[in-house]
Amino acid sequence: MNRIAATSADVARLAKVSQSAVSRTFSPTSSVSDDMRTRVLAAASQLGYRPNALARAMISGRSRLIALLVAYLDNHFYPLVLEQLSRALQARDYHVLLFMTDPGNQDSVVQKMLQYQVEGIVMASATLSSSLARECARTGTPVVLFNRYVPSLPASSVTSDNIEGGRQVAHFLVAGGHQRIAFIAGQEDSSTSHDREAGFYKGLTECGVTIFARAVGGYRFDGAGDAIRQLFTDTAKPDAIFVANDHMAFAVMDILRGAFGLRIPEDISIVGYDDVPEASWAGYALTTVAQPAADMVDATVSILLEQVENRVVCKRAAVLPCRLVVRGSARTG
Amino acid sequence: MNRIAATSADVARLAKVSQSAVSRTFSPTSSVSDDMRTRVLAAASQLGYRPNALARAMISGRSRLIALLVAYLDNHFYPLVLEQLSRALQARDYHVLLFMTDPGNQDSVVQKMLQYQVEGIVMASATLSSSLARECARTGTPVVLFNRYVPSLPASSVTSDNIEGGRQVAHFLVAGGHQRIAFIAGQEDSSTSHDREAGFYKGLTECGVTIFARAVGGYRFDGAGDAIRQLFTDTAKPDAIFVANDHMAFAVMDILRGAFGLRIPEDISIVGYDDVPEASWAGYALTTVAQPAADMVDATVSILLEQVENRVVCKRAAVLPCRLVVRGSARTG
DNA sequence: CTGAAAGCGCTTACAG
DNA sequence: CTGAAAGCGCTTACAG
Repeated sequence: MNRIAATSADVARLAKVSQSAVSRTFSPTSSVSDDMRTRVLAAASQLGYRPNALARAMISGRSRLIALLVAYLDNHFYPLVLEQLSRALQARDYHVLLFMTDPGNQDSVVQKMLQYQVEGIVMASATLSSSLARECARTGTPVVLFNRYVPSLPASSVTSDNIEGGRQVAHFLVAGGHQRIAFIAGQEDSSTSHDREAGFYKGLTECGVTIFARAVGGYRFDGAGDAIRQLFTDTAKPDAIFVANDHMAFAVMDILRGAFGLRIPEDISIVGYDDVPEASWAGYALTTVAQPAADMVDATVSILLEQVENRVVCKRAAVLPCRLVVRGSARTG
Repeated sequence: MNRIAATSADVARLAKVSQSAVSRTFSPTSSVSDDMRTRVLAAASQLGYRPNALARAMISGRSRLIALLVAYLDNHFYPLVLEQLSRALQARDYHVLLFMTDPGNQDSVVQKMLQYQVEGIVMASATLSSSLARECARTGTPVVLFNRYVPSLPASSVTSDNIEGGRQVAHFLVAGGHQRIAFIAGQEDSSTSHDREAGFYKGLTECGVTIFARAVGGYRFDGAGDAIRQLFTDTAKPDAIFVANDHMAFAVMDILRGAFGLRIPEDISIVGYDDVPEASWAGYALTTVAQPAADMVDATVSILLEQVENRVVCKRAAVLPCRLVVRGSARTG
């Protein structure tokens, strides 16, 4: 057994054919005679030959690499999306180059992606600067923002209908007889939090109700704790809270029950957004707006690969319907 | 703005230097004069030049790509590991090629990795066949098994001390006055489940106690449900259960409280393994054995990169200490 | 169908 | 320090 990998030239030598013939045998778009194919395959398997994907990428200009940029994985919505996205891409013979980002190193990370000649970029919980977006556009690399959008940027996006989702929560809470309805926002600069809030207010207005209080949790566990404490310093307390995502809602429920000794939903109702697996756990039974993760993944893959394969980058936006899932964390009337 | 990326030859032409000089300017190991560097950098930035990592990998034989193979991401231990591992690798200028695997497609996935010339492989929740292990050894690609090991295979491994962890749970449960102690296993063919169980029995034996019952949950949520129902068909019920990981323990707690109307820990004690973030949620307050995830990631990175960088593959095994975290899901006496 | 040859964008001895 | 040249392992016109 030789330690060094066999090349197409090695196979050609053994099979007594040209190197081109070996290459053609392993290329779906080229054709070779049966006799040739048989000899090449025999030699290849004898040597344990495996085409070098990097060389193939160099010469063909197609790396079949897709970059996936993620900022954090502690919100369980993202690991699931990551898994589904990876599987979908793999199924189409693309491969995922994974990058974790911090607010600070976004630029260098995108440079790295581009150095590796990725054919497309999916950004999940990260933000895209306008200079980076322009850089990607310049190199003809399509990018799709997953679960967020930025109107001013040349990047496609896939989201659920956050405005409608927020609106439904408002109607649901008002129908449940709540009087003092509060909102805990996610990251103020994210379109998801913004849209959920806007839709929520819209729904409230439709019902002739005004928001009772508002705080910011930044989509973080700790931030949600701060937000809830802030909401409870006043003498008048909310009797319902719409929390901008499930991840924060769990923290809110723990604090409400623990530190404040409140019962959910008897004393206060909680509604989240996302419908991550934990939302259905008995300890939480969170009423929440379900994002259609699988459909969002499908849309992401098709928008991205359509542009990759036709070599045209254009801006597309998919907005998928969401659905209120009623469990036990909010009173229904 | 040209759509096509600039090459080192383009930069050389503009800067009126040789292509070699451009290459040297972007190579940390080569040296160029200050004057040269200045001119090259000016031309490069003017053209938006970015070295092609694929070409660099081809010629240097170093892709700086590490493959990460994962089977599932719904056990929250893995997303966190994935995040930390990616960050650690990125910090050392390596990049992660992510592969999701099914029990069935393991072989083709490893072939893909090798085609992309990865310099090392980390397998997280996946199993390694002996033929694949041999294939990797043959190509000189180091592989480290994360959170599992296979004695017969030429692959390094990083685990926590599962035997000692299981042993501590036994002593803890016996000290808590439990009489009928059961165990719910994970995947029967995994070393982690096997070791946790072996250590558990060892500890029980040290206390002069024998196991009361045993069932298999396969590390899956549904499997845990089946296991718990199986454990409760007999008239004699367990008063304590050691569940092979937290992920299953949550399902067990939900069913015990919901379907069986039991109080935890008053009626029955539950202990898990991993200490994922949800274990500390108030709704569960799971007593569990904490795996040192950060240390395991560090060990994985150093074992892997040492072999990558010295181009010698050898089998190493790191076993890191674990620690029982006592919360509220088990009686203490 | 087949082979010889060019070329993808780099790094790295080899001379100067 | 610098440049000309070879070469990494492939794909793909171009002739036959």
